[in-house]
Amino acid sequence: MQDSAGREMAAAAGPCANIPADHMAFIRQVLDRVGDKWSMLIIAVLRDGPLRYTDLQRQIPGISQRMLTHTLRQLQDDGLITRTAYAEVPPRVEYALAPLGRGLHEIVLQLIGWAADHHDEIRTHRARAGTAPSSSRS
Amino acid sequence: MQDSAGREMAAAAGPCANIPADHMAFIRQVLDRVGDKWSMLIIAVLRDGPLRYTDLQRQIPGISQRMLTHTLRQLQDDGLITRTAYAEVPPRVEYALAPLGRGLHEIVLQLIGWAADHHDEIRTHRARAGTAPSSSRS
DNA sequence: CCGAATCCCATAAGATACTG
DNA sequence: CAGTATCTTATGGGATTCGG
Repeated sequence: MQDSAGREMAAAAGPCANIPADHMAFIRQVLDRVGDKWSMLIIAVLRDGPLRYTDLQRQIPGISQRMLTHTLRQLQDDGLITRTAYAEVPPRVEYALAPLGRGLHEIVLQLIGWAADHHDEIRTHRARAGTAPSSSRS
Repeated sequence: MQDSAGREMAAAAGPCANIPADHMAFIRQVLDRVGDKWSMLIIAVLRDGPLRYTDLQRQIPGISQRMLTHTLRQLQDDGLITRTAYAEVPPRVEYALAPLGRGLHEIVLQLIGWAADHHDEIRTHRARAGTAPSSSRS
């Protein structure tokens, strides 16, 4: 690994080591889908069981109907959640985690755990970045 | 699954059971930050060691300079990565995972692993959703 | 030359009034 | 109750340009 162009090699040889170029494509696809602002939150919130549209809206403060509907539809299309509509007089629609979504859910939980453990560190760093003009930032 | 997540797991009684409202706030903040289109990808790609600006651009096909710079700066401000600029004749800037980012990196790896394991299932579902006009969609 | 900022446009997200 | 329509705003991407 230490030849003349050692530094370049690090990037080019063992390169992308665990992330082969052909995997890059669907990693991006999956990350684009589940890694957006709301998908993970919806998946996290669905862990206790099926929820109705309004319940989701209540439990995820700040989401708009537009985004709720949109994200639910995407997750449904991807097979991560299921949608069950009951043709009753007061219309009732329940969303639940599909088996596929349950696997992702565990990872989301870890992410949330990580967020819980480190959010104050992040906040500290973020604050310092704003108040520390000493470094290389204009 | 670690205790960090386990803490949330424990209670499942009422509404918002495992995700107390006060936690919701920073969960959203962290998810907003790392859950965008590129942050995770950058973190994933940095696992092999420091990378230069152009290397990142090469290893993350599709990212624009604008977004690369922007996302790098955010990650840097949050203390997830470090930026080292060498005032050399051919300018060289290296980005590396900071300790904080390394923790997140492991979770990102799991997400990528999950993506690798299930991307074809997702694709199947996605395709079916597109070709199955029979169900409850408009 | 490499790293990054700026301008301009396309698209996605947000708010909310409205409908089946 | 669940979701759509529509308007506005924020964000992302491409090309170009500046700076070291």
